[in-house]
Parts: sequence; C-alpha cells; structure tokens
Amino acid sequence: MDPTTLLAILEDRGYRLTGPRRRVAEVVVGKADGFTAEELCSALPNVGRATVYRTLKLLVDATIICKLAMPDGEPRYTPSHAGYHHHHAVCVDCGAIQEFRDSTVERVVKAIGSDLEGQIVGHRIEFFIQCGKCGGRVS
Amino acid sequence: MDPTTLLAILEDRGYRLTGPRRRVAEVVVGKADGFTAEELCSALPNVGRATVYRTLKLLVDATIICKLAMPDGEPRYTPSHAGYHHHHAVCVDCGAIQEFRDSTVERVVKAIGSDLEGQIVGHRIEFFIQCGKCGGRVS
DNA sequence: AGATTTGACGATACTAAGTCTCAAATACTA
DNA sequence: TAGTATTTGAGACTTAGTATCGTCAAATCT
Ligand SMILES: [Zn+2]
Ligand SMILES: [Zn+2]
Ligand SMILES: [Zn+2]
Ligand SMILES: [Zn+2]
Repeated sequence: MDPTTLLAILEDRGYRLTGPRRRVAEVVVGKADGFTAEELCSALPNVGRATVYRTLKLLVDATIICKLAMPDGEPRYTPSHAGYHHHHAVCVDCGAIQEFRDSTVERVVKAIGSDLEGQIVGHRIEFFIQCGKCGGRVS
Repeated sequence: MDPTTLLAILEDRGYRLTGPRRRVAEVVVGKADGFTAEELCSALPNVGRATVYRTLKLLVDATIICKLAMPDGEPRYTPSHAGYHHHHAVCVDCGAIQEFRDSTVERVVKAIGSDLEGQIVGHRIEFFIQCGKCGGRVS
C-alpha cells in the first residue's frame, strides 16, 4: 500500500490529514517486515510519542496494519496486505512476517469452539519461525 | 495440584524450598481461574515483588503454570492441569480458563508450517470466549 | 549441633512501554 | 478568512517488570 491510499482510508473514516499522520504513513508503508512502536518513534524524532501511538491505534482499527505479539509478548506491528481475516508467521530472529490464511484452521477453530463452554468471541493464532535468511530450513 | 506436589517438583529441579515459595505455591494452586502477577503480589503482601516474579518464572519453566496473554496483551497466569502440549480458551470477562488440546489443530499447524518459508519453532493459539456465567451461550 | 557454603530474599532504584493532560497549533468548513 | 473542532506534543504519570546488593536462611559438611 502506498502512503496516499493509506491516508485516503483515514480520511474516509473522518480523520484529518495532518503533517504527523502523513509522516507516520510514509514510514509505516516502507516497513515491509514489521516494526515496533519504539522503532517508529526513533524513525520519527519530530513526531511526539503520543501521536505515534495514537496513529498506530487508528491504523490498527482501520485494519491497515496488524498488531501481533512475539513469544515474549513484545508487540510488533506489520502492514497488512490481505483484506480478509488472516494470521501471521513471524521470524523470531529478524522479525520478518508472512501472512497466511487457511480455511482448515478456521474450520477447526469453529469446531473446537462448539466443544468449549461458552461462546467464542475471538482467537489468536501465531506461528514463530526462523526464516530462510536466519538459518531456518527453506521448505 | 496441591502445594506439596508443586513444591516437590521445584525441589526435584534443584530449587530450595523456602518460606516465600511455600506461600506462593499455596496461593497459586488455589487460583483455578487464573490470575495476574499483580493479583498475586496483593495476595502476598509479605512476599517481595521480585520474589513473586521470580517464582512465577520458575513455575512457568516447570510447566506447573502457563503464561498467556489477553486480547490487549495483558499477561495472565493459570495453573496447568494437562501434562502435555495444549492451548487455552480464556473468558474475556471473568478470566476463567479452559485448557484444550486438539490433534487436528496440531496436524494443521504442521501442514501450514510446511507451506511457509522457514522452519516453525513455535506457535501460539488462544481462544477468547464469554463463558456461561458471563453471558455466553452454553454449547 | 555448629560451621560453612551458596541460593534466595526483599527493599529500593531503575527501566521500558504506553497513557494522560492541556495549552497551543492546525485542518477543515462556511 | 474567520470560526471551530480536532490534533498535536512536551512532559508528567502509570504500569509491569528487572537489576542491585546487603542480608538471611536452607542445605551440606564436620
Ligand atoms: Zn528471519
Ligand atoms: Zn483465524
Ligand atoms: Zn466468564
Ligand atoms: Zn499447539
């Protein structure tokens, strides 16, 4: 996604197109392999921390980026390419992210849900990998 | 699990059975529905924060308790009943936790892994539910 | 039992990640 | 372009957890 499209989506949702948001958009779309909030803050020294975090929240709400958690719980953000429900495989060494969707997974999720007491309101599925560059076998 | 068994496991792993650890064990085994680290600190005002966190880490390493994350990322701990690999369904309202294991899930995980670039080194699967008590349909 | 060794404790300082506040700046609207 | 609601950002604050280090006590040895 290019910055202009990203900003258009925010505009459609009723947000103003401000300088700081433009600058955040510019950086976010360039981070194909995901990033942490702090990385973004460092990359944008003249945008306030609060604004960076606020904008991240807007982008997550707009499903322009995804927020996911590393094994230790550290949050990581990644530009979302798919327009639909999906999950992520994250390289634990370099942070590279692959999105995937698998209908079998979703079917199984539904099946398990019917065996549990209560009603499923959400699920989280994340795979942790070592990518090819980082020493993992390339399948 | 009763406190004595829990402590025996720690002892087997080479740790000393100290007063603070006994007290932590006592409280942890009573929290069937999971708890946060801060809850544990409050429940044990005469055990230092550092010791509470250190003991939690020991218990996670010994697979006596599981550490999992709520949708917003807040960590939650829960006594583990299963001795094998499993996942969790957490009530987003009251924090009640169900453990589950499903061989289909694990098979699908393996299948997806072979489609991804790199090698899977771990996975996280969590379901978020509303339990019966909290308004969710009882299936 | 008493002495020794070493692991564990806990008060406190510190760090990291993120949120809140509010006056000032800015983007849209008419 | 003036009016107004939104947004910004410096910095204080909060929350969750870690590091330090002198003190203490559990296990071991004699
Ligand atoms: Zn990698
Ligand atoms: Zn899914
Ligand atoms: Zn519940
Ligand atoms: Zn599994």
